[in-house]
Amino acid sequence: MADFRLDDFLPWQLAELADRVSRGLSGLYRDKFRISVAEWRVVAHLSQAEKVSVREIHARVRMGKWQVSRAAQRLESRGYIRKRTGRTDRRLVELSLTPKGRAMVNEIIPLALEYEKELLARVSGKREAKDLIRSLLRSMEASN
Amino acid sequence: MADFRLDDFLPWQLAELADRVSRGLSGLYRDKFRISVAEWRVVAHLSQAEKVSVREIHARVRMGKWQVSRAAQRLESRGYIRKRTGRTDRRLVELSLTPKGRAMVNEIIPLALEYEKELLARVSGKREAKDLIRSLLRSMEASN
DNA sequence: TGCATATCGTTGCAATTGCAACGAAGTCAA
DNA sequence: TTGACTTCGTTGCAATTGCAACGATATGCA
Repeated sequence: MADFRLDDFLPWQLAELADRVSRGLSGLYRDKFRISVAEWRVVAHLSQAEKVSVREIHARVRMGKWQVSRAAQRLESRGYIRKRTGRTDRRLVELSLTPKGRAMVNEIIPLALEYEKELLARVSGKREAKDLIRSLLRSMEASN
Repeated sequence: MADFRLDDFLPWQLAELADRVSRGLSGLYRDKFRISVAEWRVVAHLSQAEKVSVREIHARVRMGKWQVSRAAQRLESRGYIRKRTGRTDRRLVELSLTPKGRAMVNEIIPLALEYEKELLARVSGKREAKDLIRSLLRSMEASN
């Protein structure tokens, strides 16, 4: 009995690690741009494609629809993104970066990539590390 | 520009993985015992030692003091733990499992260990996996 | 065409969370 | 012993979050 150490338990370690990494990363853009993690994820995803619907971000980034919606509201009010009703399907809301938003993303992304690089530099076998995480993540896909 | 895929970005992958693992794990005890993740962490830590103060859990498990405090309240009201004022230092609150709480922990822990085992079975190199996570976690310790 | 059903995004509301402030208790030095 | 300072745990309150329901739009079948 009681041969259980929480701090040696993988689920706890993962939660703790993810939390610290997330906080560390958000420190890179929080002060300067005053955006939250949810907002960062939205603009980061927007950097990949021109026009993206709320629905697509919800599906891809696994954020709640309402979370995307509210993040988009704040981002629009700050002038980082633009919201427009879809042309073919008028239920959709197309999100796209404004020049200001594009500038912000272009500033944050190098910092984010550098952060990831430093993170991986702390462990031996960087490629194995990313592969491992990806592998674990994939194996959890079913449990949606 | 825009050569950035959020779903290939390690911090996001970690956050996503941790979230899924946490949800999967909590499914093991949520329905049966109606306890939250925070409450599970408290009783799990209590399983290691007889009497533990709120302060110690706060420091070890990295939960906010108030979070521990509220979790302890709920756990006590359900009869899983007992709260008593410290003898030498009367500011401290000593938490300890009741027999009912002990029984619950003894039921959950094997399930939790099995869950961890299945998780690791999904990747090659189980030991390397745990070592990698631990290594990353340790390297983040400074950024408290 | 018309009606039932599904989907998209938003919002109201309740539950949860985090912070800061608080009272209680302890420590230390004058 | 007293008084300033620290630490512990709790709580009030505001911000955030998640869910469910909603209006608007689209789709599919009779």
